Amino acid sequence: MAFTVRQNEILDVSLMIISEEGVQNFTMRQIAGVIGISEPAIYRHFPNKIAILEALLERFGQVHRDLASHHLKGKRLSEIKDFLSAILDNLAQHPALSAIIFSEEIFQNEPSLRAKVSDMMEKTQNDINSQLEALKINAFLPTEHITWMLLGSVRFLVAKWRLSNFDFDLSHEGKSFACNLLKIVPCKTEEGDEK
Amino acid sequence: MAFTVRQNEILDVSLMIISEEGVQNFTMRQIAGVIGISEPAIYRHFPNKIAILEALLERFGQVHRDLASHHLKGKRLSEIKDFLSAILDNLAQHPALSAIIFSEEIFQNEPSLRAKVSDMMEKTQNDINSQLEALKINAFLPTEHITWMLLGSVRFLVAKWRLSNFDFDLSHEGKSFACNLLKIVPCKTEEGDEK
Amino acid sequence: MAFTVRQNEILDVSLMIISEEGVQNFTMRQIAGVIGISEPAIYRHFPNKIAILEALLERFGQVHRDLASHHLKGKRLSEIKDFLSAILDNLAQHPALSAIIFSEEIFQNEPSLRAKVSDMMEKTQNDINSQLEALKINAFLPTEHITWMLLGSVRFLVAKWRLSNFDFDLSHEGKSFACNLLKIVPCKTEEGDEK
Amino acid sequence: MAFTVRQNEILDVSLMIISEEGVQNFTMRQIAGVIGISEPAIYRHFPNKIAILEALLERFGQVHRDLASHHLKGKRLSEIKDFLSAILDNLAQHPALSAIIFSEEIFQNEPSLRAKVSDMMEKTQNDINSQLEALKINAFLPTEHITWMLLGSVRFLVAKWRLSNFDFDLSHEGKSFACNLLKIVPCKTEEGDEK
DNA sequence: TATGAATGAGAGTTCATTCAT
DNA sequence: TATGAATGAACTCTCATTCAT
Repeated sequence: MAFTVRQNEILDVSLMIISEEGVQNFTMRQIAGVIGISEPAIYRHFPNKIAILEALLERFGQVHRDLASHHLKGKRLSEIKDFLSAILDNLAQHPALSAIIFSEEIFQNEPSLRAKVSDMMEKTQNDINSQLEALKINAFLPTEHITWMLLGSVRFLVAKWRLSNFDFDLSHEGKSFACNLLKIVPCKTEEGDEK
Repeated sequence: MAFTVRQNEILDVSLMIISEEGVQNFTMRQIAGVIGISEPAIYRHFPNKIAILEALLERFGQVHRDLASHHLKGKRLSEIKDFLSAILDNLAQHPALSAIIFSEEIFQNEPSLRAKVSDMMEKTQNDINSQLEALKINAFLPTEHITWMLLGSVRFLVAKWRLSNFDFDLSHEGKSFACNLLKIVPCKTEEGDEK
Repeated sequence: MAFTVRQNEILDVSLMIISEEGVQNFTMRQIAGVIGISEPAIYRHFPNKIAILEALLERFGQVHRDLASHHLKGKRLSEIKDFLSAILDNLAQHPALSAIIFSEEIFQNEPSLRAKVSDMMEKTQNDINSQLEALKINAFLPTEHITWMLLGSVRFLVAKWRLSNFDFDLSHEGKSFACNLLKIVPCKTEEGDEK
Repeated sequence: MAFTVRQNEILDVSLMIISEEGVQNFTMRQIAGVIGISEPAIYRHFPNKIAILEALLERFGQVHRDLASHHLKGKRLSEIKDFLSAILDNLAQHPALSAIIFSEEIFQNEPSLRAKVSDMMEKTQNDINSQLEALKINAFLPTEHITWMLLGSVRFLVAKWRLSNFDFDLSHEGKSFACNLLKIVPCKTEEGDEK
């Protein structure tokens, strides 16, 4: 939970490697080389390679949970927009993190990682879903469909950003996109939202 | 373009392996083992491993192109719904294919593959975008945002399906989802669509 | 002994490959590729790879024998000079052959090839040695030493030529070199030579 | 430059293998087998196979440079004889080294190795050439021709020795040969030499 | 005479991990 | 806390050769 300085260093470097070279090139040798220690030294800080990935997901999940609890108060539709914008802001500041947001596919084959990833994804869906339910805005389609639409859209934007080698302003583009997405969310009544 | 029987067999097996064990475990040894030939035998049919992945993308891209040209005639909004449904139907029938739809991230580090994947993604976006433009439906947000929303949503559904071990009916769920998505697409006038 | 058209074609191509890419890259695949036939087809003309190399040495040895019997009549010292010049002329016209002149080292580990190579080398030495003996010119050093000096010098020149990527005129340079070499051959009396 | 104990062990074994089995059979497996370690272990000491060959040439080149600087003082013709004798003595004591002296041909296709070999060869030629020039002995033929003759002769003797399976006394035979070679070097005046 | 398909053996190399120090 | 040395397993890929057609 609380990582040591060296552990955080290892996690940072790992993230960078995954982001820049892909999971396929994320090796103990790479980590050791970038940090400037020997490979066995890493095993003093993490029991094995999977533990590093787990910790990476753990740390990333914490950020997500913090953003959710900070933005989603359940009072306004616009809070979702702010939440999504905040997520994109965070990614824009730490592009390496965007390698993780697609971790479902990447880590799919390691059961322990897969569980962690599933939990994170579920959690975020539930957060947004609850907010939408609380606002009673789902007029003629299941609330979940709106949630999927919102999260899927954001993820798609991030995917495009990565494929483009981060060459557009994710934060700016994301804000406009999130805003427009929320506009097309069908509302029974908008009394919950700012008018 | 036109693959031999053995080539198609190799591609099918490759797809299955990637789908079930992930790209990380997609090895020549696996392919050979499943087919029941020796590893070197594979090299009679494909010059190397990357060529297999390229062929896989090629074959997948062809299906996508066919679906697009079959459904997107540019006359109705509902054609997009049918196109998305068709894509999901196809995936439901060949679950292994869903491993490929996320290949942007997976193959990101092999330049030749990356290019192929980018092209495919771009192509699909353009197809949908053109259709939307033709229908002049973008009222108060860029057409692209709608395109991203549609594709992102569908991809998200597929991601969920994969994470759930394919344990819901993607075809059925997808039809309902696509239908609802199209309903919230903001239209200036709907004369182009069925009334 | 008498090679078919296809066999000679295979030998020519083999020589070219060895010369241009080295023995390490001299493979059945290469031969087949250059000629434009399949690999198994080669086995219709030679029982195996070593047989090709043996034939190569055989063909090369024949040329040497012919040059020797044509030039070395045993009457004059200058005949040796002409013989050496002729060898270098032949190499200058068929640079690929120069890959073979060093075959002692290259083929050393295949006993059957090694024997063939030893024989060839011995034969040439004997030819020159006999000629020198016949002329009774070895004043104060063993005739063999002169022979070694002559052959070693010529081989060294060829080695230099190969290392320089054939960028000097071996024929011209060789003639001058051979001429100078013969001048320093110590002669008791020179009555056997042109005066 | 300064090799570890293990590195030197690997180099010694490599030399032995090349000498006994030829470069074609010089494999990582062979090295590992002879030393009694695993193949991957070798990679802790050399980054790859080529690096081993480079180190081999490096070590060999150093010996040559040392011999040259020790013997060639530029004062006497006999110093060249002593230099050549010393080279042959060294080879006689380490027969495996003789595999390297012909490496021009063997390593010709690996550019980095080829460069190293060319340099070595050039260096030795220059050393002898300078010495000859200093002694002003080239009466009626280019100094280079004498140099080529000397080096070519020595190389030829070594080649013969190898082909004969080292079954004559290279050191003894070489001394006599070198002595005779120097005798036939044409001198304008011999004041520079021992009288 | 030629080929397509296949293979056993083996190449160089990388990986996560262990262990004595 | 760190390292140097090592390893078993696995990787992609190449080789000469065989065999049914």
